[in-house]
Amino acid sequence: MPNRILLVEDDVALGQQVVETLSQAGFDPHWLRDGDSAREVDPDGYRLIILDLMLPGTYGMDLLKRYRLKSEVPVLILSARDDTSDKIRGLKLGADDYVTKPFFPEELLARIQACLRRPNLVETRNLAVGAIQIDLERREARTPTGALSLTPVEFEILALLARRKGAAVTRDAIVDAVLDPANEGSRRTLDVHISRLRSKLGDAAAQLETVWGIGYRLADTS
Amino acid sequence: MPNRILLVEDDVALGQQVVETLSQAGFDPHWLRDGDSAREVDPDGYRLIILDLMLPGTYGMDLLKRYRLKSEVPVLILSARDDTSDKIRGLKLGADDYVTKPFFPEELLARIQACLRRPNLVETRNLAVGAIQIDLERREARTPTGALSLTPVEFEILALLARRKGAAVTRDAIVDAVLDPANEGSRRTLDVHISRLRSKLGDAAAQLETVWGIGYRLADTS
DNA sequence: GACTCGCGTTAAGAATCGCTTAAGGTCGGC
DNA sequence: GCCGACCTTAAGCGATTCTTAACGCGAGTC
Repeated sequence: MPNRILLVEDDVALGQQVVETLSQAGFDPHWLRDGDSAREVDPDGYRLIILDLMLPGTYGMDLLKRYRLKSEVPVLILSARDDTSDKIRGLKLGADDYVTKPFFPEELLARIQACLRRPNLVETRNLAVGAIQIDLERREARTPTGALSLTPVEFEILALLARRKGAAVTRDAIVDAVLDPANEGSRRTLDVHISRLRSKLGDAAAQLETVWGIGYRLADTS
Repeated sequence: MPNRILLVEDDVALGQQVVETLSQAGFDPHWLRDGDSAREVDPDGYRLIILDLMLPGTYGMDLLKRYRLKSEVPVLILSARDDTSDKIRGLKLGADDYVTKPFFPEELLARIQACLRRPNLVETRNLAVGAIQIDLERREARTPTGALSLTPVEFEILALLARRKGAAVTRDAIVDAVLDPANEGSRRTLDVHISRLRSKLGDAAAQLETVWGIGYRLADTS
């Protein structure tokens, strides 16, 4: 759906206002009021995400980090006027722009347009790394041998590594993005998922390299 | 480590004011009034750099990029109040914070303290020193011969030396940065790591020079 | 030149890390 | 309530890496 925009905002008045602004401008806003439901969302389902950093708790930053690990969708953050430290952390975590509250609707729309004009928004639906192909929309991964029947977690891990093609991804980063971060206890679970993922990958398993002491990397050599 | 702070600011009145503020706070400010002299400076000689983006020409961004390539010293940028595009570009180029003009001295000091307290968040992705190339994202080091299979500690040592390309780095500094600081016992462990690193570097081992009585240096002879 | 001190190298043990397998445990569908 | 798919936990094992210790060399000092 081309013009879907996700809005994560707990303030009801502000949320309504933004939703209205977006609708009038021809967008299709989806409004979530709390961080928990926003957590479960697949960011790739939207063209842009508007995120209020001032959610209860540390949800804002957490969500931003999460979205960035999983996807390349542009994220625009809302923050209080004087909270520069949050702006900075936000931008460094990969937000594409920020708007300080309060703001005029026109300003928000202008920023949105600017974000959407960015060049690299093409084709995040499909990822190809070496002999591995991933269709995010169909949630399907393939090798030359055929389609793989992956579990949800396995698919997420593979997709995460594929998005960062060639980069070494920390075990912690994978755990944070894919598994339940609250479960601080055993990080050994990831081992098991990786192991099973490898066995399902067959010949392509060689691409899933271990970076000793760090994490894993999906090599781009076919 | 002394409290030297570099200030790059062409406005005389503002510069004087900042110098005074810094001095009173116990810092040792060095004030340069133009971009050309700031170009020649070794950023690693300072604990922090304050950079006015509004220098004549595009000097501001240029200097920022330059410093970032050479060093990891935190950079704090000064900018006009409403120039958000510059802020964003600056932050993405690796600045650690920004302060909008005009500002109160207390605000500047607070930001400085925050910068000094916070571990550096941004890193350049690639380092090249002579025949040695380091890809921090892939966590991989290469020589013309091919990729090196380094252990985590070896990689960290090499990356550390590469970031300070050409500079002699103290043994203590390396040990503190790379090895377990709690392990007060034997600093001889570093010898072993260096030794193995050299053997893995092959021909490029000549670049890893010993600075007798001090530490090591990664020479930039290419 | 003899001495001290810092450094290079090697080998072996200790510690850490990751892979695998097997056995619960949870959840939703039927 | 049962079954199956899936995630988690636990433990054993192998592999890799870090540290320690010992010996030898070379640089600086007297």
